[in-house]
Parts: sequence; structure tokens; C-alpha cells
Amino acid sequence: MQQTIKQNIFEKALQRPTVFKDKNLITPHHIPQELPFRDKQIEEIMHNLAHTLHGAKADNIFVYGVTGCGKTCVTKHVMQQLIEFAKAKNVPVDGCYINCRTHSSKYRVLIKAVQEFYPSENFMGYSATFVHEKLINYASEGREVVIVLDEIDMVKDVDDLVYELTRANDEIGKGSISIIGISNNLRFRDNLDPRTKSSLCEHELVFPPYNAEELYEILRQRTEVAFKPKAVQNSAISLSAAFAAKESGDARTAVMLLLRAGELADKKGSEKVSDDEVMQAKCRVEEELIFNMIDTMPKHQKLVLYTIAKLSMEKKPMKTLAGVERKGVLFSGEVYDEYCGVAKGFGESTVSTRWYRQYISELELYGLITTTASGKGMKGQTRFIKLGYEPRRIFESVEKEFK
DNA sequence: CCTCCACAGGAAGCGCAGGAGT
DNA sequence: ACTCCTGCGCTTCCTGTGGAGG
Repeated sequence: MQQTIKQNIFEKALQRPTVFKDKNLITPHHIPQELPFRDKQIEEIMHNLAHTLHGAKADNIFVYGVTGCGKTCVTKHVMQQLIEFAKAKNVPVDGCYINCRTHSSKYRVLIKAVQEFYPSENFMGYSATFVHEKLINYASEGREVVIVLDEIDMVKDVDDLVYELTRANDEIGKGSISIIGISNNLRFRDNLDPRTKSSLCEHELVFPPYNAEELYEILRQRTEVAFKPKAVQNSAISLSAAFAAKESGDARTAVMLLLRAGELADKKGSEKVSDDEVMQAKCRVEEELIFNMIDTMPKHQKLVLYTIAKLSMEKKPMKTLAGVERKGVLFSGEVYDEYCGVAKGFGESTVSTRWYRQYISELELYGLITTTASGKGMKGQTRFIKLGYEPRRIFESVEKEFK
């Protein structure tokens, strides 16, 4: 006997009420149509690229500013507009966007660019000269080509790359190649070869970080399109903006915060995103960051952190050493001894005390622990170590790995 | 005052893996 | 395919520091 087919489990997910109208519009990858507070930058890039529409080479531009200040968004936006316009007017202008984090050498960048211009062919494995020629040929057909190199500081042989691309213009008769380099590393520019610097930085553009009011406006605009009407309280937007502004003026963080807050509201079945959800989302985003960080740590650093968490939880009655008050505060030497025991327990070797101290300084740098130098009343010199985060969560997450 | 303790942290060097050059 | 080079993770060794104790 056949039973009636049960409702598909995903049906329930679809029927579930949500605060979102279109969630895609509030992910950090989405490029919005409007880019507030960046008119000046858009104008400047646009003016420069407009030369290409008259059949002339555009200046190379170097764009820099901290993460999440709109560099990539603005550049992509202007490029998109340029190419759309050129296509509509039938002007031979073309361009491509390359993220140098994934294409981190001259060769890989060139391959990627040529691949964009000849999508039907495969150039992987061809010699660097061949790829170079192919790119020149493409421009020589009378095209003004603009290549955007995002995170350009990640390219190992960046001097070679910029030299080759700028020099290519000497070989091209009609047509040109221009570069837009984007970086959030402010020192990168100063470390460039002087010749590279002068050719890449014909035009420089600085993107300042957003302040709280600007972030508020950005979030408000995104909320309007991504969330259902009145689903997000104004105070929740302000709070997200304030958190992000305090950290670094990073719009990406602000957007992520609001996205997570929306997801939390959905999970709870709430129709509104309030301050509470934003606060919780902030904790979650922080937690995600912390656990990602722990995830990528070397094994023994994890064990050291685990030991600190373990000892902080145990809160052993202190060895009465000159009456030092001890609330979750540990001695450096004591942690090392315990760590050796813990490592043995897991069947692991141990690192030397020197390297252990290195790990401790790093953990402090990450903000996972705080240390203070021993003052009076202590024999010799040591560091007091205190965990800056709830020990149980760390303890459990690391323990899972070694069991 | 000298020595010891219990560390901090710099410098040098070692073994290894992975990439570049030939 | 082979060697050479380089960066990384780590150890060993060393010097420095400041209170405790003889």
C-alpha cells in the first residue's frame, strides 16, 4: 500500500516567513546601482576612462583605501557602465576585471586577461611570450583595453607586469592598454620600483573610510531593496553602522552585520530586525572570526590555547605565591607545564619553551588572551595570562579536533 | 652585594617543502 | 628532470630583567 507522498522538506523552508525581500541584494558581493558618497571618485575615474571612447589611451590609475571603502564596487560600476555604453554606441572599448589574489603572478594575470578577450580558446600552458603577443594583437585591432587589477599588491612580479603592460603600448599601433590598480595596502606604493610607480600612478585616487552617518545611509539604501518594508528598525541600522564605523569604517562589515541580523530574525520567526538581533549578530560575526582564526592555527598553538581554557575553567585553588589574587589568571610557566601534559595526553610531541612564548605573544596579538608582566610580590619575572573569551566554547571546539 | 630564579625575547641556524631557474 | 633558492616553523643558545634570599 502506497502512503500519500509526504510534503517535501524544502516546502517548509519556502513557506517560512522571512524579513527579506531579496537577500542577494544585501550580500557583500552585490554591486548596488547607487554608490552614495563616492560621486567624486566615480566622476574622476569616469573622466579618465572617457578618453577611451574618443579612441585615446586612458591614464593608468592607482586606487587605494582601507577594506570595504568602495574601491572595488566603484571601479566595477564605472567599468560596467563604460563597456555597456561602448557596446551601445559601437565603440571599440573593452576591459576586464582580474582579482590578483587568485591570479598572483604576471603570467597568471596575462592568461586571465587573454582568456577574457578570447573566451572560446584555452591558453593555459602556452608560453608567456605567446600570451603577451595575443594580448597585443587584441588591442592592435584598434581596441582601447582597460585592465582592472584588484588587490594588485598580491602579484609577486608586479614590477614586471606593469612594465610589460605599459610597454605594450609602444608596440600597438592603433588601440591601447590601460591599467587600473587597486590596493588596500598603503605601503605597497612606496615599495614599488620608481619606474613602475611613475607609470602605474599616473593618476592616484584615495578612498577615505566611511563614517557612521555615511554607513547609515548606505545601509538604509540596501535595507530598502533587500528587506521587506518596515522589517528593519531604524535603530538597528544605526547600531550596525556605529559598530562598523568604530571598527574601521568598513561597509562590508556593516552589510554582513545586517545580513546576519536578518537571518537571526528569520530563525526566531520574528518579523522585525531590532537592536537585539544586531547585537547577537555582532557576537556571531565575532565568534565566526574567532573560530576561523582558531581553525587556521598550528596544532600546538591550538593546544596552548586549549590548555589556557582548561586551566581557566578549572580555577584551581591557587598556590599561595606571595598572596597574588588569582581569578582565571594563570602563570606562564604553569601553563607550559600543563601544556606538556595535555600534549602527551593527546599523544603529541611538545614545542620548546621559546616557541611556546612565541605562540603566547601571537595569541595576545589576536586578542584571544591578555597578558600582564608580573609586578612586585613575585619571584622573578613572568607573565600573567588571562583568556579574553569564554573558556568553555574554546575548550570544546579544540577538544573535538583531538579526540 | 651577589647569586639564583623564572622567565622574556633576540639571533643564528637547521630541516623541510615548494617554487623558480636551467 | 634536476638543482638551487627561499620562506617557514621550529630549536638552541644567549643576553637581559627584576625580585627573593643568603
